Amino acid sequence: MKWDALEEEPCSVARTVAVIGDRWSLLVLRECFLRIRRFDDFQASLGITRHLLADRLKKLVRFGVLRKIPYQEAPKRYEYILTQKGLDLYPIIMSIVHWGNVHMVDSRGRPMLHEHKTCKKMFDPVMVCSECGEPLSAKAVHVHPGPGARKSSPVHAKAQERAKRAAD
Amino acid sequence: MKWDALEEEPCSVARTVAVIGDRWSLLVLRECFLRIRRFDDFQASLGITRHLLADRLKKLVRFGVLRKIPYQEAPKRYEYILTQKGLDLYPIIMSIVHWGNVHMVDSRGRPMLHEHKTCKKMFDPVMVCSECGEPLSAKAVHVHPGPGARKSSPVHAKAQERAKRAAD
DNA sequence: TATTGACAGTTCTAAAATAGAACTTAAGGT
DNA sequence: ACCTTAAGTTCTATTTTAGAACTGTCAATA
Repeated sequence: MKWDALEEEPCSVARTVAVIGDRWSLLVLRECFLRIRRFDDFQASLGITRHLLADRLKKLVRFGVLRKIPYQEAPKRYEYILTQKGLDLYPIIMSIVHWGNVHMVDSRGRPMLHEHKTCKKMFDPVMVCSECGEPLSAKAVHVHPGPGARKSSPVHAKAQERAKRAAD
Repeated sequence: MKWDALEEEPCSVARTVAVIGDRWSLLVLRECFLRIRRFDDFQASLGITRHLLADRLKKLVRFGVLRKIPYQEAPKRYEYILTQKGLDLYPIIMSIVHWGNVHMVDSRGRPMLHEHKTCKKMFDPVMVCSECGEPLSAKAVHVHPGPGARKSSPVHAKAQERAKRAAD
C-alpha cells in the first residue's frame, strides 16, 4: 500500500495514520507541544536528519497540522506552529505518553510529569464517554457502520462470527 | 536514529513510538480491536504483504502487546490476541479515530460510529484530567521533569525562553 | 490415490525510504 | 575578508518495503 492510498481509505484510523503514522512525525509533534518551532531546534533536539525533517515539516504543513509563520525578513525565516487542527492532536499525544508511562518506563520512573493548571494537581489523562462521562474500555464499546462506511467485508463478518462462538 | 535507540530514549512518546509508530502496526491493532485474530484474516483485510505482516506480528508479540494462542493442533495454528498491555492501547486508537472523524472525513461522513454499551448512546471519546475531571487542552497543562528525566536540554530552554518572550 | 484447498508462514528481487555527511544561499557581525 | 546563524538542498550508501512466488502440514474431495 502506498501512503497516498492510505488517505483515501474509508477509515479514520488509516486517514490519521497517513498524517502522523511514521517514526518521525509523532516526535516532531511532541517537540511542537514542547514549544519547539524552528528548523535547527527540531534538528538538534531530535537528531533527525535535515533531509527528513524538511520532508516531514512540509508534510505536516500540507495536511494543515502546522503553519509556517515568518519571524524575520532579510533573510526570510519561518517558524512552524501548530494550527487548531494540530492542537487537536493533543489527546493522541497524551494517550501515547500515558501508555508509555504505564507500560514502558524503566526503574528510574517517568521522564515527565504533567500538572493541570486548572486544578493545580499532577494528573493522568483519562478517556471518557462524551455522553455519560464514564471511563471507556474496548469491551464496553460497540461499533456500527457510519454513513461513510465501505460495504462490510466478509473477513470481518467471519471473524466476528468466530469471536461470538468462542465467547459461548 | 535506529528503532532500537528509540526504545531506550528517556521519553514516553519515543518508547511508545518504538512499539506502534509505523505505518502498519496501528492498522494491525485496529484490526485486533475489530476482533481479527488470524494471519490470513489480517492479510486479507489490510492488504499488507505477508512478509511485513509476519514481521509486525512478531514485533507486537515481542513487546507484549499481542499473545500467540494455539487454536488447533495438527497442524499447529495460532491466533494473535490482545494482552492487557494491548487492550490498554484503546485510548490511543480511539483518540486517533476521533481526530480522523473531526479532521479527515470526506463528504460522505464518518466511516464508523461508536455506541457505549453502558449508556446505550452514540458517543465521542473525551480526554479529561484524572484529578478534576475537566476536559484537557494543551494550554492548560504544565510539564515538569520526572524522576526518569534526562538532564534538560539547552535547546528546550532556549525555545521556551523565546516562547515566553513572544507571549509578552 | 491423487488433487485441491486452507493456513501460516518464508524467500526472492526490485523499488522506495532513510541515514549521514557535505554543500548552498543570504545576511549580520568582527 | 572571514566567521556565524539559519534553513534548507544535494549526494551516496544502507535499510525497509512492495509484490509475487514458494514451502510445509494437514483435511476434505474426486
